[in-house]
Amino acid sequence: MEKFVDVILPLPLQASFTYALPPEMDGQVQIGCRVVVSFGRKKFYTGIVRNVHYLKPQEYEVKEVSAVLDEHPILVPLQFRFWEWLADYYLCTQGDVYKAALPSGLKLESETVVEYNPDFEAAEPLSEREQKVLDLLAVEPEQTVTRLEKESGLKNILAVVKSLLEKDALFVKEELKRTYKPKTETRVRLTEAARNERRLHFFFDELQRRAPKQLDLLMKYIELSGCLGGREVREVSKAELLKRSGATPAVFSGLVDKGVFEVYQQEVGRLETVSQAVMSLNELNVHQQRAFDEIRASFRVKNVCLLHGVTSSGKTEIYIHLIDEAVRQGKQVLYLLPEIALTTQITERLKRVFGSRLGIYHSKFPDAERVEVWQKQLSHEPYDIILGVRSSLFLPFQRLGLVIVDEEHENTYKQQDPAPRYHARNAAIVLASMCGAKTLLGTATPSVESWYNATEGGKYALVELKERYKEIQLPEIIPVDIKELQRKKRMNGPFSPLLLQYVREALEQKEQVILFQNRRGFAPMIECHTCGWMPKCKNCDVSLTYHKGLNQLTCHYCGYTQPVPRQCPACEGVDLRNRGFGTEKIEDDVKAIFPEARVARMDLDTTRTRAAYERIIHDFQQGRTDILIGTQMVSKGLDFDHVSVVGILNADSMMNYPDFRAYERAFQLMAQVAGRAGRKNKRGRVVLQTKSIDHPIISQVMHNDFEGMVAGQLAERQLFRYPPYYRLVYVYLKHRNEQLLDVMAQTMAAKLRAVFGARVLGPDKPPVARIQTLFIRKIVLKIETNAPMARARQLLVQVQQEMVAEDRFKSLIVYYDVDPM
DNA sequence: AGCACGCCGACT
DNA sequence: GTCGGCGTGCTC
Repeated sequence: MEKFVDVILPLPLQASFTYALPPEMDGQVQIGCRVVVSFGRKKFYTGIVRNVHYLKPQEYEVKEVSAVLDEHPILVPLQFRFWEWLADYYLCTQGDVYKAALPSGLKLESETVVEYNPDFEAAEPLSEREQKVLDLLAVEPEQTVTRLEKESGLKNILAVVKSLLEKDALFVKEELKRTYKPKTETRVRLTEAARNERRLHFFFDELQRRAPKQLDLLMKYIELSGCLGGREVREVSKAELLKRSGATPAVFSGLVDKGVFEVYQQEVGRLETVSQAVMSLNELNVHQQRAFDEIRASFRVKNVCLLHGVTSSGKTEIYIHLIDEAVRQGKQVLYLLPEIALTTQITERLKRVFGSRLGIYHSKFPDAERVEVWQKQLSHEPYDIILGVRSSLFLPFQRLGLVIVDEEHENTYKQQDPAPRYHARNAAIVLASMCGAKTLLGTATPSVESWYNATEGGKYALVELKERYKEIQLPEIIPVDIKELQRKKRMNGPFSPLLLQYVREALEQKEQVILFQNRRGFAPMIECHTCGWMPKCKNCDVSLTYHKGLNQLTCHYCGYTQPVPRQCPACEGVDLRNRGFGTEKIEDDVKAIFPEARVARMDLDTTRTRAAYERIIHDFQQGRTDILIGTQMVSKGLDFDHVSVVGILNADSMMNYPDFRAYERAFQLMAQVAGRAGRKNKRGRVVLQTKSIDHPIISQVMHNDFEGMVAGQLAERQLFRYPPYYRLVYVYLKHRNEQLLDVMAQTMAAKLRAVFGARVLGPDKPPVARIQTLFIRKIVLKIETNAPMARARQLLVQVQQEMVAEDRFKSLIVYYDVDPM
């Protein structure tokens, strides 16, 4: 009977598409395999088989699958459930999820390679265009479709390729096999004969007299492989042996000819494998041990546990013990880190403990390596532990037992722009529960949401670790009122006299300094230079952003706008200016004040490449830098030993960020940055410069009063209807005609109000109100967290459909951001 | 998304 | 009279 497959395509389309399976492909295809299909008149895509069945669609003609790319599924069944949940919850299509999930090496589109069929004989005359393509393929039998398009100069190339495919003149090449030719290397070992110790001693004597260089080489091999120690023999590559011994290939072949060495080929991964002796675990101190025990106990009753551990309390060590335990039970572990924190410090530590059982999945690695990790996860011996960024959630896991989300509060876990706009921490919890696994969230400064879930909400268990490792004292935090100093003209650029004094002292004592400035470049806000006043929105209690072009102030939230005032309403000063010093400017100032100091800057500009990023960290760690100036980057996952002074140059820039999370984030950032200060025997000092010295957050940071901060925030969030009490959904509307868009946005908001009532805010102009030719409007939905979300989603989609059903609103583009950041 | 089809303005 | 603008609808 004729078989059909339903295919997910990498497109933002709701439906899956059905293709017929040609008889010769029957039996090869399973759910989760990739297939190449023609879609529309021109395009070929790699699709994922979602379903195999015998139901011939009646309403339309089906096309045939062009090629099957996998013998075995590249997705495990559970992943489809995960994809479905993600698409459903974050209101996007499965195609969107597919695009985010697979490394690009696994989803080539018109990069699909076609191959010339040498046995092809034309039954009928070919068109000129077809002949041209065949001529090109005769010269080079395998080419990508895009390449053919370029070379031929033909416009509608895929149609030609398609008709040639139908005539069997071409094949679609199985991309998988071409790309993943495993890498091999030449390795050396002793021959069977030489492995006999008596024979080996005979060779020693022989070589000592006649070939000392060969003897040296042999000794080096024995050292590297450890083959005489009675321990396990380490495999040695020829390249490594020659490099380490300094011997020439001629000396090497001498030993091969004498029957001492033999060479063999070994498959190696592109990812470097660590085969050195694996280090044993560090013992946990008494506090860590208590936390460890509490976490394990909590997993018996809850699926998620929040570990709140102050900076330098040794959370990583606890993770390592939990990972070790899970692995011993035959489970897999996923260790998630925010992009920026995936530094060598943590990867090296884990590599030393877990060696080749650890796989790393990082977007800065070449795609081939990501594909290789993927394939390995499908194999019979997958990595036990994956250390990765948010996209590693999509890797196939066969027996996931534990997920660790480190730096749980980091907002980079939320994917911003292309859909799926998912939150990796929350998605991780869902994935884990689908797998029957546990999730550990770790951080020094929990997000308000997670804290709520671990306390009032009761969803998570809470484990606290308040003691710092090795009894390093928490730093002394000294607030400095720069508003007052500015008035008295005692500021030296962005620095207060106190900060300069401390920096000078640190430099004299050969200690290091970190200067933290929230954002690079100009911040789009204005402030009164005299009193520090910043314009705020009447409705939303957030600072207004400054739009230079329009000379207007806008609210990020409700879209409220007002012109830039000429005079400060607080002090009547007229010196209103763009707020903020960029890190570059600070670097210049520091160099002018401390010409003898070695200064480095760490921000987006100076860390474009992974290497540059690591070099800055390494130099600082090695003491080759005295003063490090940086943005949030300096606060992430780094441990430095010789920092005695940290300067927070302008706390206000964080507090006034136009966002309901600004307060929370400011606290997190300041706490994290402050945590960088402190050495084994000396208490670190943090100079906290601010214009709002009386703001409660300053005292909360000073006293490390996390709970005070959260309590205040929770009260405010409840009052103003924000997470964790309410779930936010942003509805974005796009259209090229602004007037029409406004009408559509009003109409849609009205329709939504009919269903959701006062939970609907807007429509408003978002801060970026136009992208290219499209204008944008935003409607905000605030839904009680305990309301049935499935129903809300259903209603949303229904309203969207009603809208598009009206013919004047046909071309409206709608997309969603669920749980926005 | 991406592409073809189709209906209105400035050009050989 | 055509070339080409982008609005609209479809893709298994």
